[in-house]
Amino acid sequence: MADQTTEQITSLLKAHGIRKTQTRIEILDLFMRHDYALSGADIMSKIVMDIDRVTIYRSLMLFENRGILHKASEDGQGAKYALCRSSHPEDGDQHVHFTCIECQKTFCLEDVTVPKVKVVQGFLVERVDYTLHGTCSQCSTKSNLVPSN
Amino acid sequence: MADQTTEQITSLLKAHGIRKTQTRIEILDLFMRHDYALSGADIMSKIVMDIDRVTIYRSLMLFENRGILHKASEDGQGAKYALCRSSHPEDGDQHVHFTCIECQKTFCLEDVTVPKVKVVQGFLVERVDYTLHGTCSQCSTKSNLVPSN
DNA sequence: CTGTGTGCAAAGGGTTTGCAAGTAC
DNA sequence: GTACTTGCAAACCCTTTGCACACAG
Repeated sequence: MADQTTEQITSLLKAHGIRKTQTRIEILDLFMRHDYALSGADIMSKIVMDIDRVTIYRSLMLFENRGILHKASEDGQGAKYALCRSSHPEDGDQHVHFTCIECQKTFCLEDVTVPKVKVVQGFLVERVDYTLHGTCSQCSTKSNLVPSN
Repeated sequence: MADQTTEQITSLLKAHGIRKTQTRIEILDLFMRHDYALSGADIMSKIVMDIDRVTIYRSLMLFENRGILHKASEDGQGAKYALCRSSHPEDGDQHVHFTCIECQKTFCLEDVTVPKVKVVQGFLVERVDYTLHGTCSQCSTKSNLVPSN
């Protein structure tokens, strides 16, 4: 990976008070090189370095707790995480997610803010999940060109 | 259970072209007697009759496919289902869900319609999930009375 | 050196599959 | 009678825990 990326990750870890290890650098590098959310299984299959499953899950948990990653989706096949890119982490990355029913990828729609609903009497809202399900731009283009696909 | 309920379930099954069995009646009865979503595990623990886990999961899948139930939440602890009460089932029960972070129950806010967001260029939306996380009215009341709880 | 991080083995929880026996209609 | 249902055993997947060894700061 580019030296610049390594430096970026290094400062990211330092900023969040996390020790720098090769494992963590590799995992974060993977997230920076993808524009969609990754699950533990995704990381295992994509990562070059040989990292134990358990270590991956522990890293994901750590990154989530420290605000480096957030859960982008949590369907039956497992949780998928994405980088927190928001400049307002205290908002809890309240953007909309999109999960493609074809390629199964989940994307963060950073520019689309979750619309609020009127709070129900007596219910205290702390967090909102808004996920769109449909066909992503890449898959919808493909299916236009190849109808049988 | 009340005869009236049994009749109601019987016609529900018939309307959806599903064979009437004691198992299915018991499961649907359970859903009708609860105002929050139930998981496979919830059903196993609440049901009186001795039903195999596998049968429960198969029933849930069947009911979902036929539009009698819908997935109300799908966190790491498993999928929770709720009755489709919408008079417009073709809308896919596009109401907001609320999951309590204290009692873990998920409620369907039938009256709260999911607000739309502007569709992203090239992305085709088929379905929307909107889930609020917070404290339900019952739990928020309790914690007011018993601070240490 | 000391607190963390990692790998390995194992366990845990939810869900699905295959197959043979039982049942609704 | 025939197609659909159910139970049982087993398998799958994702995730977590316990523990001993290795390593960052």
